[in-house]
Order: sequence, then structure tokens, then C-alpha cells
Amino acid sequence: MTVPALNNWQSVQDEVVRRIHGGVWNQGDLIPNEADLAREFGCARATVNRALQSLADSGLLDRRRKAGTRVAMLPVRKATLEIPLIRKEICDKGHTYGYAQVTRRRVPSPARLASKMNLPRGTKLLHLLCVHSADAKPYVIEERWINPDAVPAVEGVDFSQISPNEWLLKHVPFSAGDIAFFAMSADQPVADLLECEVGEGLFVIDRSTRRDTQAITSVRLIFAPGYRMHTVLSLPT
Amino acid sequence: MTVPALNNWQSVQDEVVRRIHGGVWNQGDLIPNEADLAREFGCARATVNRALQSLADSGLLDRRRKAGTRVAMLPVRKATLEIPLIRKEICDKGHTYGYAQVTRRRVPSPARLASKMNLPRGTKLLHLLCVHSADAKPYVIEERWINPDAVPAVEGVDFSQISPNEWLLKHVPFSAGDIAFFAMSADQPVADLLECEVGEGLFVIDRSTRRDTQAITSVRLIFAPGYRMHTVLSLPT
DNA sequence: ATTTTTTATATGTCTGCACATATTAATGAG
DNA sequence: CTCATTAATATGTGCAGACATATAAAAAAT
Repeated sequence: MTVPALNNWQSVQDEVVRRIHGGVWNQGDLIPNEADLAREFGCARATVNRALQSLADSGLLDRRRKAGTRVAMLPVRKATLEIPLIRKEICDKGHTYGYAQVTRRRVPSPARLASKMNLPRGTKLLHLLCVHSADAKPYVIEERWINPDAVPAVEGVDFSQISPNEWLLKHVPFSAGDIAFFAMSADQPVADLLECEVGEGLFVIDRSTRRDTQAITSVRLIFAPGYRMHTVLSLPT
Repeated sequence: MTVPALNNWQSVQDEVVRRIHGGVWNQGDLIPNEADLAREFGCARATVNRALQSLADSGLLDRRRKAGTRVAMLPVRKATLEIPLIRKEICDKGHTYGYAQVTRRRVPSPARLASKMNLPRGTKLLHLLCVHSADAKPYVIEERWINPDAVPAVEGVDFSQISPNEWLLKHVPFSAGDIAFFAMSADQPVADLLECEVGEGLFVIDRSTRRDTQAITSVRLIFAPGYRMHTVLSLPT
């Protein structure tokens, strides 16, 4: 009695997930090697490889050369967040986008930022404070620090017309960086800008980006009350 | 004059990224097709395919059959969040893990949850309130709702010994779901549990998971002040 | 002019094969 | 017994060729 051949990597993946769900293979178990699975499923080893590699990426399997493939002990769930352009995010929700620059200054980099962005001491940074709004209500504060050494063109840009968020995405795309999410309580200046109560809990994103090792920009996004960042935990099957 | 062959997919990827960075290909541009690139780079089409597909996954390229591959217009940055077991997260930081169950009840599902979890009206849920702590200081509140229809075994579990977070990960792994991040202000009961001030801004994660279409569990994690969720935006090169 | 059908094309993926590489396990030297 | 060397093995990845599939563009029909 032969099973119909699983001749594409998705169906192989599904079958593997089914076996894990069904308890055929339990957490920590070593599963058969690619060649054996390929024979069993009636497909090429490359197909099995694609399926297993994809499952390893999503955290269900642990794979190591020679050691083989085993079902992950602590399946670390991975969520993929898409970080959109703020204007796009607001427009996609069907609101009218608004934008205003509040302040623009050149200042020596504060110590906290200098270390975070790995800057030489005394580097001058461009500091911008802006507000994005949805249907004329404040949506998010963008507090932006830009390293002019990394982006000389920034000196001539009028950020009352285009947000740093958008300009940087267009002109300095595809850089690496890191990102942190947390909550803070609104202080007076923030509450004024977001038109909310002092002390209210606000969702905040800190992000800094660099190209190679040179720091480009660091930004703090402080969202108005009610903001939710949402995504999906998708798993095969 | 020939270029040394780019004979692995990583170097092909690097070269493509270099061309985008260097302005050879600009945002929105159509790039040569896989066959041409393979010829130019001196490798197989499959290798180019692997490289471009990976770049499309990370949002740098848009690809469509017949239409070809172009540099993404609005490169949507993607961050991958790893959502660990709470106990593991605390231990990894070098703290002593503590756990306590506060309450356990069986209650009719509140309307808000019933719709979110897509439950028939009047379903009874198991409701648990627990606190995880690090070095004896409250770290996060776990407010958990479990659908006993989906996980009958849950009735016999003593959640004063093991957290729902951990038990569910062990016994109902690999489910799909969705997740939201936001901020709230501490009310009195929350402030009591987290030993913080009323009104303080707190980081919150709402997550609900299901297998197929059946709702399994929904959880709200309310983190103590100061919590930061951190990850890396990594890009090829 | 508009709609439908056909065709051409770029990506998507499978196959079978080969070799590279990491890492465990066996072997041998001291 | 311990440490270094060697062999065995599972995954990682490359190649050439083939066919599948989506879809933009061209051709045909209304």
C-alpha cells in the first residue's frame, strides 16, 4: 500500500507538521534523514530539504549537520512585524494623513545616543521633532536624530514638507538596525503634542539604523493612546 | 574582462544589494531576468532564484511571474520577533524565576473574547490570573483564557505548579494565532500585582491562538514598568 | 471600441546528481 | 586514560534541465 507521492515541498511540509501534531514525532525526537524521507514520500531530496529548512526557519525543527533534524524542544514562536511608512499606515486605514514639523535643531549628540549609535564624542546631530496625524488627530510623534556625516544631503532638505521617516526611506533605504518596543507615561510636552492626558500609557518604538558600522539615524516613535501594533503568528497548516 | 564568478547564492545576493545601494538599480526599476543574471554572474539560474527569492522575502524586491523582478518602491522593513517562554526569558537574563497563580475560575466567555476567539455564545472558559517574577520582583501578569473544549486535559492541571504559558507550550504546541502590542495605564488591581504606581504606562501583549479554526487560548501579558522588547532589523550585506 | 482568446515570457519548483562542510563517532598515538 | 587524527554521515548548496503557472501583451472575435 503506497501513499500518493508528496511531490511538492508544501505538501511535504504539511505532512511533517501533521506528524508532529499527531504525536508521531514528539518534541526532542530525531526524525528520519532527508534521503529516507525523500524515498518515503516519493520525491527528490531537494524537495524534502526545502520543506524542512522552511520549518527550521519558523522554529519547529532544529537541524544540524551530521546530527540530523529533530523536533524543537522549546518551539520559539516567531512573529514577523512589518514596519510600514507612517503615511502609508494611516492612508491604508482610510484616514486623512497630516504632518507637521515642530522643531529642527543641530545639537551635539547626547551621551545616551552617542553610545547607542556608536558615534565619536562631540558629533553634531540633526534633531527633528515632528507629528504625524490621522484625520487631524495626532497619531504619532517622531523624534528623529540624523547623523549628517552619514547623510550629507540631509542638510538641504526641508522637513516641513516631507517627514524624515519618508525622506530617509527614499534616500537611505535598506540599512540594518535594531528596534525596541516598550511603554512610557506621557509627560507634559508629549501630552501637549498628542493631545492626551499627562501620565497616560503610550506605546513607543525606538529604532536606530546604520549602514555597515556607520550610524545613520535614530528615532523614537511615540504613539497616541489606543494604538495597537498587530501581526499574525502563522504556522504551516 | 570577466568578473570572478559569483557561484553561491549569498554572493549573488550581496551583489544585487550592492547594485541597489550603489544606485545601479533604483527603486521601482525592473532588473534583468534570472536567466540573464545567471549568465552574467556565471552561475545556475537556481542560484540566482534563491538569492532573489530571499531578497523578496525580506522586502527589498517585488517579484511577479512574467512581470519580472523590480526593486521595491516602498521597502517595507520586516522585523522578526522571537516570542520566548517567559521562564526562559527571565532565566536567560540571569534572574531567578518565580511564579504564582493568583486566581482560577470557570466563567462564561465575555462578549469581547467570544467574538475575538470566534466562540459559540455561552461557552465556558477557564480563566487564570498569574504573575511571573524575576528576582522576586513582579515581571509580568499573565491573564489567560483557555477553551476547555479545545484542550480537555486542562481541567486536571494544577496551574499553581506550572504556568499556563509553559503548560500550553508543552501540550498544545505549534498552533497559529495573532498577536497585538500596545500600551495601557496601570489601574489599581494591576498596579497592586505589579507593585507599581497607578497610571503608570505598561507594555501589553494580547495573543490568541487556535488550531485550524478552533480557538484554544487567549492571553494578555502585562509587563512591569521598564520592560523592553528588542529585536534586530537585519539586512543582507 | 470592447471583450475574449491566444501566445510569449519570467518566475516557481521538481528531479537527479555532485560536491562542500560541519560535526559526531571511531580510531590510533602518546 | 587523554588527546589528536581520521572516517563516516547528515545537512547545505551547487548545476543543468525540465515542466508548471501566472500573467502581461498581442491577436482575434464580437
